[in-house]
This record gives sequence, C-alpha cells and structure tokens, in this order.
Amino acid sequence: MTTEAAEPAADIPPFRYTAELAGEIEIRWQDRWAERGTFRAPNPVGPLADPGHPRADAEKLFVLDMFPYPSGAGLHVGHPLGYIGTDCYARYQRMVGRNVLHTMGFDAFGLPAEQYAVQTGTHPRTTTEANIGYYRSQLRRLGLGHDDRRSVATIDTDYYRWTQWIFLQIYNSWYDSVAARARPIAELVAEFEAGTRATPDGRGWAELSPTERRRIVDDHRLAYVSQAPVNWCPGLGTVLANEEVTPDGRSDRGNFPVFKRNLKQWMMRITAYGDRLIEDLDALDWPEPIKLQQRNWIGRSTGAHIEFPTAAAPIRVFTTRPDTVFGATYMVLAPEHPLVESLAADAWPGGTRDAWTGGQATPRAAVDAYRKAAGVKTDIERQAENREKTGVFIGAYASNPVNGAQIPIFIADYVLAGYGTGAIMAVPGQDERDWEFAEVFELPIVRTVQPPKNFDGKAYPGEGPAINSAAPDGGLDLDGLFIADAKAKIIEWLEANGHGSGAVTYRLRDWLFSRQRYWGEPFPIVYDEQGNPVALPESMLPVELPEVDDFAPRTFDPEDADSDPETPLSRRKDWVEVELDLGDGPKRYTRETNVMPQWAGSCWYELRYLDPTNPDRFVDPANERYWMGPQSPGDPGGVDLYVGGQEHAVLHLLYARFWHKVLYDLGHVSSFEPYRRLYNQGMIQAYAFQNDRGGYVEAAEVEEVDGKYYFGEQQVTRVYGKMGKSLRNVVTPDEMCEAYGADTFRVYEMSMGPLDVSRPWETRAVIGAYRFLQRVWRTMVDEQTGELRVTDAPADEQTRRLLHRIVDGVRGDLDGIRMNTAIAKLIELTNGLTRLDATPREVAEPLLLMLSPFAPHVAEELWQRLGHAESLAYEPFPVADPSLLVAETVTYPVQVNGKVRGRVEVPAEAAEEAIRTAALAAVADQLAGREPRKVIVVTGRMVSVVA
RNA sequence: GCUCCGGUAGCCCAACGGCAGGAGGCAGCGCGCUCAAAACGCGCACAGUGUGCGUUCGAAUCGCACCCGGAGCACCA
Repeated sequence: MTTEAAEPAADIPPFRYTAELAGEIEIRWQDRWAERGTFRAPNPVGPLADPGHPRADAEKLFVLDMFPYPSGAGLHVGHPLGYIGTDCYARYQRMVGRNVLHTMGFDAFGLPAEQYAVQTGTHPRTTTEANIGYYRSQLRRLGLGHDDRRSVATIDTDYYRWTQWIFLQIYNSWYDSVAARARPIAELVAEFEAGTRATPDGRGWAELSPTERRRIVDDHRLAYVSQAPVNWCPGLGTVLANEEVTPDGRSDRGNFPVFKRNLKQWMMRITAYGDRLIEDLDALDWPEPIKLQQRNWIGRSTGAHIEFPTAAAPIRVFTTRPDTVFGATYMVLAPEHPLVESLAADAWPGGTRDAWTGGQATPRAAVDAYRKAAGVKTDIERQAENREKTGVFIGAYASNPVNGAQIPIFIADYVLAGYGTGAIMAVPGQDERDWEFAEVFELPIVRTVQPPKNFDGKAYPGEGPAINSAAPDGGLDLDGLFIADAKAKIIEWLEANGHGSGAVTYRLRDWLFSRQRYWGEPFPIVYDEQGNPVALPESMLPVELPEVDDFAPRTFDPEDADSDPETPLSRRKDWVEVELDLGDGPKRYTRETNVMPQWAGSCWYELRYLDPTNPDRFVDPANERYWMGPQSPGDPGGVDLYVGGQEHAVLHLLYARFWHKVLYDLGHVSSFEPYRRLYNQGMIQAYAFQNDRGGYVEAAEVEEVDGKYYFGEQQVTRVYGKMGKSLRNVVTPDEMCEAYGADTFRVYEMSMGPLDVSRPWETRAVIGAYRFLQRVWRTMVDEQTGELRVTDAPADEQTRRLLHRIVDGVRGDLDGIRMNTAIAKLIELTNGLTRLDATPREVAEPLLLMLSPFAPHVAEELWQRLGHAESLAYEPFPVADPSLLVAETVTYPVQVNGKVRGRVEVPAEAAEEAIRTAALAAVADQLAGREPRKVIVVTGRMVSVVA
C-alpha cells in the first residue's frame, strides 16, 4: 500500500531539493563537521597546536564578529547577517589557502539577566546559560564554520579570572608621559626611592609617611579610586560612564534621568592614552565615520593655558586661540567655578551697568540667584532656550596679562565646568558665542584678526593677519602675523613671562569603571583597615562572584538625585569581610563590593579566542604574535576583519583599544591595536503595521492588495522599524530554516545587497534564493530518479568561457566582501547550465566550490555525490584560466557624437587602425560622407566618432 | 546649524568615465507542465540613473549648487 494518493506532496518530484531535504542534508553535515572538527584552526603552540593540520604552516587570517549578548528573545533574522558574512568570507579564505580563525563567544554579563533575576528570583547565571544554549543551537543550525573549541563566555570563571588579571595589570601600572607608555608601578616606586624622580612637594621619599607615599603612588595608577562627580542614575541604582549617558542627560539603558554626584568610584585613566588613541586611528583600516566619532569623542584641542591675575588667585583659562588674547575684553567663569566664591564682590563697583546685575542688589546675591536658576534647568531646557546668552557680573575684574587692561568677570552657563579649566577669556571679535554675549551685555568688541574686505558677519573666526595686537610698552607685537605664527609667538611670550604655556586638552574623561550591580566581574581588590585599596595577588584569582539572595541594587525614585548607591554584594557580610595573608601576616580586610561594567569582558575577548584553554596565561605570546602580530613595519597588528554594528563606535571600540594598548605597553601583546580592519554591517529592519488605534498587528498576517495593507478586513498602515516584539514584526532564522533550509536563508541574506547596507527584510523574496539552489541541484541530480546528471564529457567552449569569467569575478567579489554580486554571478553560471542536457563535471565541480562559502551544506552534499570522500572546506578555490578570459572577438559599440550608432565585431588582437577602419565603415551612413573630426579608439572597449 | 553616507524599473540591488540587451533577485504579465491548482520551467514587459549647471569625444559615474532620505555632532573655548 502506498501513501501517494493521500500525500499532496506526492507529485513533487521525489528527488527535488525541498526544504525537508535541505534540512536533512544540513543537520547531517553539521553533525559531520562537528565530529571531524572541520573548522578547527591550529595554533602555533599549546594544546590547540596541530602540526598535521592542512593549514598548520599557512598564512593566517583572523575573522571576528562582535560577540552577542544572549538575550532571552533569541536571534531574529537581522542578527546573523554579519555572522553569515564573516562565515562566507572565512570559508572562502580557507579555500584560498589561509589558516582561518573564526569562532563565536558570548558577552554574557549585563543588565537584562539581572533585571529578569530581580523580577523572578531566577539566578542570572541560570537564565544566561540557558540563553547561551539557545543561541548556540540557533547559530549551529545556520551552519557557521566556527572553531567550537574557542568559544568563550565572559561569565565563565575561567574567563573572568583573566579579566580580573588584566585589571590588576592596569592597577599596577602608571603612565610615563615622557616615555609615552604605561610602565609597572614598581618602576615608579623605584624611581622615587632612588631620588631620580621628584615627589610632588619636593620632599625626599624617605621623609614621607607610608600613607603619603601610598597616596602619591595611587595617584599615578591607571586604575584608581576617585572621589569625583560621576553620573548617578537612581532609576538604575548605579553610576554610569560618560559614554553611557545620552546627550540629553539620560541613561543609555532604560532612559532614566542621570545626575552629577560626588561619589567614590573606580576610574580608569584612559585620558593618558588620548593622544595615542587619536594618532593610531591613522594606522587602522576602519570606516571613516567611526574614526571621526572617536576623534570627536576624544576631542583633542591644542592651544594654551593663560593666567589672568585678579584680586584673589589668578584665573587660569584654556584657549585654542591664544593669538587673540589682545581681543579678550571680559572673562567668563562657569557658575560652579571654585574662584567665584572668593572673587564675588560685596557691592557693585562704580560703573556697573544695570543689565549686568541680574536685578540683584549685590554681586553675591546675583551669583546665588544665577546659580540657583542654572541648577534648576535640565540640560534639555538649556538647549531648548535657543542658546540665548545669560549671565551675571560678579563685581570683580581681571587683568589682561598682555596689556594690563582691567576686564570684567562674569559667570555664565555657556561656559562648562567640565571642560578645560571651566573658565574662558572672552574674545568676541573672533568667537561667535562671545560676540553674542557681548551684544547682550554691551561689552566692548576688539577685532584682532583682519577679516576679508567683503566680510559682513559678526565674529570672524577665519584666517587673516593679526591687528590691534601690540602691547603699549612696545614689547610684544603680533600685528601682521597669521594665526599659526601668532600662536607660536604668543605661546613663547607667555612661557617666557610666566603667564601661561602651550597646552593640549581633551573632551575625553577618565572611564568610570565601577557599577553597583550584581551580575558582573568582582574586583580583585580588598580594603585594609585604613580603607586603602589593596590588590589581591594573582594566586588568589579568580575572585568568584558569590551567591546572594537579592540580586537588585537598591533603586530609587528616578528623580531622587540625593539618594546613595548600595551594592548587592555589600549585603553578603560573610563574603565582604575576610581574613587574608597578603604577605604581612593574616589581617582583616573588606572586599570591594562594586562590580566591573559590562564592557570589561568585551575589552579583550579576541585575545582569549587565540588560546582559550591556556591555564597559565591569558594568551601565549607565540599564539598572539601569530594571529594578531604586526605583519609589516608600521602595521598595528590586530584582527584581520572585525564585523559588527556601528552602535559601538565609541563605547566598546574605544575601551578595547585602551586595554589593548596597556597590554602592549606592558609587553603582553605584540600588536598595538586590537582590530586592524573594521567593517560595519548594515541593519536589517522590517515593516510593521498599525491599525487605526495605533496598535501594532502581527506583520506576518498582513496582506497587500493593490498597494494597500489589510489585517483581515481591517486596513492598516505600514511603518518601518527595528525588528522586535513591540512592533510584532519579528522573523526568526528558525522559521526560515524550517521553510527553506539554512542554505537558502544564507544565500538570501547575502544576496539582498552589500553587507554594509541596511535594508528591509522581505520574507516573500526568500523564494528567489530557494529557486536558485533548486536549479543548482537540478543541474546535477535528476529530480525523478535521483541519478547524477553530471557528465565527464568536456564542456562546450561557450560554457567553459562563461565558467572562467565567473570564477574570475567571484574571486574578485569575495576578496572585496561583495557577496551579493558574487551570488549574482553564480546564478548567471547556473542559468547557463540549465540549458544543457547534462552538466559537465569540469563546470559542476568549480560551481560547487564557489557556492560552498554561501550554501555550504548543499555544496558539500553534491560534492560528495560527485565522488569526493573529503569535505570541500579545504579544497582549493577555483582559479580562472587567463587565456579563457579574453574573447576571440570583441564587439565594439561605435558612438557618433556620443550616441551608439553601430557595432563592429573584430578579432580581439586587432590593431587600433583596423578597429578604426571597421568602425568607420559601420557608421558610414551616419557620417554621410563627411570626414570625422576625431576618432577615439578605446581598445577593448569602444569607438567614439566626433562628426 | 555643522559633518558624513545615500538617491538607478513597483521593491531590494549591478555597473562607479566607455553599449543601462540593467549582473542578479522579488513582485507583475504570458506560455509550457497539470483534470485543476501549487511547485517548477520558458519567455515578456517595465527605468534612462533625485534636480540644474559644468568638465569631456563620451557622465549614473568627475566638479559645483540645490532637493529628498538616513546617521553622527551640537554652546568643548
């Protein structure tokens, strides 16, 4: 008895490439790759070395994806775009002979698991590990050729032990600004002891108390505890790094208000690396927009510090235009500036304009009122006020050091406390902001740069000769000098006369490194009885995250700016209080109860991939040198291709570069940059549909009729956005694998467009990739009998030429990470084969090899059916025969006055003169006997005739 | 406001000084297969490259100006 009658699928040819068959093939090959360890890449040394491996001595290639945070929702079709891209590239590079390292890990510490734990009581480790398991199964189903031995998760004790170890390296280092590199802290201490380095107050090292010595040393460390204004987010119950605060003063995660609070926190001295983080960008093959964002974030400004004497202490300002100092007609301090207290006068001096007083009876009252008003305003309000300049006179004057002029001092919120020195010399003639302020307060304006003749604007910040810039005593004279020369001369004068010096400042602040959370790496730090931090020795690593009953930090009313952080770990008193022998006998210590920020684990994971099982070091130097070392003089080294989203432009990518440079300075790695080449993949977004009440309806159930969209009977409107639960437009790779197979899904994602372009997902278009693979299958397997349709007879000339043209093009496309055009060429080749009665083996085999980076399972399957016992993963990628790339004859289009008017076919090797003659003959009727004025022959391309 | 990226058939995209028979795909239409439909196959049609000016023998491609869309920065002295 057969089931054919009952089975609607029965009239599908029995050996067609269907989703079921694809699934069966895919699972089988995934198992086989795993059993055989097909994608394991050999290391030069250590447990992962394998001298017998086919790529053991080959040129290396390290391909890296930004590893994911394993969320509970799993992957949607947008997530694996980059992973598939790197997999195609990695498989191709392996076939052209390289030893390719490609794996995938998990950035698994972080807020969502902790928040879930707070809600449900489930331990974050439980949910996180379950999520990792789910991600792994989803990724495996896609057939990604990862080295399974190298996958790490940041929450593995064996991993974060090395995160803690790197923290200790940073803690035990200082930045030698003369040598421009980090050095071990012991060398600093040695210099102090030897007297070769002066102490801050000049006393001898031996004269200092242990506490004083400690303070000096701790002030040099690259990781240090600071009592400083930090971003306190009561809604999250934790502090945040500057990079995690949005421009409107809210938390990057959760969008809660963020307040400035003075709190004791761990910091990392990333500012010491400001110059190198900017300069080394030039050595990197990164998208320019990302480099630009990093440059902007670091914000290096060169200029000078200048001191303006006052009745109290001198006001120190930073300016990028010291050449304009003769135009400084007033000064502005940030409202929070420390000198405001001592400078503010008790009574208004004679001649004070009414507009300067803010309507107050005394300068002190005006300052208080202004400060109060400024404090109430949020950053958003300040921006919304259209930047109208406000401020008050504080009743005091400063002296301009170049000409002795007495200039009034104001406070105003357009000067930021956090940048430069929090004070400026105002030069309205050359600065738009100062001009605006001067107009509001009727302050004098002196141009010190001659604007061009036709200049009709206000402030003139451009280039020109200096004017009005000579001191009355006849000494200093900048007049006539252009900006660069004027700057050099004034800086020289300032330094010679003790009024200031050349200076560089940064917008970049030190990195706030502690978080009041549970689900993160504990610090390898304890505090002694005096409350001084003490680093634990390496032998005590890892410091394991203890179990707690309550995972939540104390959170507060999001608006409660005066609340104080309380960490989850601090409640485990039995863990916090320890007795340890740190070299001077057993003593009582208390543990650090903050944890590291989520970025810590992702600062170095690429290094652990290189040597994931090494128990003695975070990475063996020989393995690091092989995979990431510089390849030529001047080369920064690093990962050969790093693919990920643009959203990490300043956070992860800046932090990781910083850590890597510290490790480089300390001699632990040979590369001075972690990621030599960066590539930003585009985002896959999707349409979503809203009903007339604005609610989202299930996108998969919406139907399009005549350009309108219907959900059942109801017409809905189409919008475009990120895939997600809230828009009800999620499509998962699992669904696609079920409906079409992983190979089809991979081919579709790669063929939609260039990898770096964002694009809309369209499920109904996936069928195109499916048909393509079905056609490939059909050219090799008879759908009715299952017999091979491949013949050993040679290919005809046309097919052979087509093959070689395609091979040449596909190589070029893959070298340039242009998967979409490579796939188009493979479709073209396949379409060339469907016309044939049988497929010549000399074409079938190269086609499968070229297809295998994109659709590895079906390629392996057919390769095996063609009689090969081994996986094609290490087969050489096809090479085009150059002699078949040049056509025997070339058809030249002939243009007359820019329009194509005829064609001639001539032998490929025809001389220019012969082409010319033939071309002119072809368009003779167009010329109508006239003599052409000019004939341009572009050999191999075309002929252009000017009549 | 400033900077960067991008505008090519209904849609996603190629070509990036040299023939837009658009490389390719989706959707559409026709035909074949089928009792029929789906699937599959074969074929057809559809834009002249956001707008204007310029350079050139020749411009989607280079330059200038503008329009539209996206991203980043936004009192950083």
